[in-house]
Amino acid sequence: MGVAERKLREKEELKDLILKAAKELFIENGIEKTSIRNIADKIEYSPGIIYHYFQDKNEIFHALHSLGFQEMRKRMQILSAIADPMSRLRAMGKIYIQFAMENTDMYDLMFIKEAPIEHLENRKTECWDEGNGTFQLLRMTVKECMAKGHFEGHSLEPLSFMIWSTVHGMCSLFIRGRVTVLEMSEVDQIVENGYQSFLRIIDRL
Amino acid sequence: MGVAERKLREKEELKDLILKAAKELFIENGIEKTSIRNIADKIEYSPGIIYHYFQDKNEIFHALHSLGFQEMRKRMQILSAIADPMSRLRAMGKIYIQFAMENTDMYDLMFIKEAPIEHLENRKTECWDEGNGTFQLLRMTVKECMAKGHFEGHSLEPLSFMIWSTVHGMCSLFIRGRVTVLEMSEVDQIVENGYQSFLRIIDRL
DNA sequence: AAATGTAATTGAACAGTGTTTAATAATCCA
DNA sequence: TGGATTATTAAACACTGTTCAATTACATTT
Repeated sequence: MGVAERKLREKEELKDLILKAAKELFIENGIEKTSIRNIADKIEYSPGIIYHYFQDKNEIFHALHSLGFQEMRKRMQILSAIADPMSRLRAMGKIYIQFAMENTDMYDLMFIKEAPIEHLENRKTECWDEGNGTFQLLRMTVKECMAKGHFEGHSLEPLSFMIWSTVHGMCSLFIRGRVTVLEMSEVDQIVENGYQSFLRIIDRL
Repeated sequence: MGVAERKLREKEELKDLILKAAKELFIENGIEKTSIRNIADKIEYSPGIIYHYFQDKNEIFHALHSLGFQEMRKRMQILSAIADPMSRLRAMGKIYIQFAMENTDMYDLMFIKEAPIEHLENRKTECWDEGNGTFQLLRMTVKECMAKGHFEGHSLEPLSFMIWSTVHGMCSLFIRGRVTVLEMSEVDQIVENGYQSFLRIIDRL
């Protein structure tokens, strides 16, 4: 029975090899400049082989975007050590922003690009698990804040969405080159400053 | 001398024709499915001709994105009738969101896609005038609010950026299909609800 | 060890993309 | 009408994602 197992393992190995090559090319050149032929060249296989391991290009980038969420979750783990929900909420935003600024292309793939979402839409049944998990973390934290008397008069779902939108908005405007309109010497700090402004508001609720 | 003028006018006419065709195809099929050959087919010219009127595809979509800002500015005009800056700020966000939801592809081009910004980057000198103009409107309104005693302890630039980010964040998460994580019956209303949550916060500052 | 069946892999093709360029057609001016 | 200028085209280039028949490699059975 060892043969079938080895075969399966080898198959997984090649799949990982494709993914690894794709990730390297993607991080270096972005999604648009990462072609199937590029990936095939890098692993020294013919382009056609990739379609025996992935349904299409979108599936590859969906897999890559999942790796991004894995990394983000890892960073979020230290949050469990913060007892006060308001402090935790603040730290969560900080980690989120830091991740986005340090991995702009990965963030792009996770929250802006259509590739990974298009893949989900084609494979009907399933939904955006990665996004769900991460948003659930935010939702629960906001819920705890509300339980402690914060955010009076607000509903959980719209408020959580709004908080997410604020940090995402800042990151995505930065990543997609829309922050040139701002009168700032250090454009790299605008997101940090914007977040400070946001915290000042949130804190008083 | 009328000849040169007519020539110039004819040249402008063909340029407009290209733009008009590009816009129709873009609105109908999105940017990815609008190819140079598509446009050429629609105006019944050869593909090559387009490069005598536009430097590249990005320039076409930059021109289109400018049309989008024209439309947005038009919608924003009624704001001058609102004397109270806080009311004006609220109305501005409403118009912004409404524009985004009614013209998702155009909004995408204006604030998310890289095409129009890439065109600016290639033509070094100039900057993002369209974005500048629109943001200036927000900045001035926020400034008036501050002059009336609102937003104490905040700086103009980061606060304005944060406000923009919040509405942009909601719109772009919606447009790029990331709002499936929300537990809502009517997903179309999530942006509206999120904005209400935002206003409730802003109002008390 | 040889033959067979199965799975992995390839290479070529298809239909499309943006872009450049040499050749052609149309137009204007003297 | 002839010559210069301009507008327009067709063809090519170097790509893209994707499919598929043919080939190679390999495990199992005879």
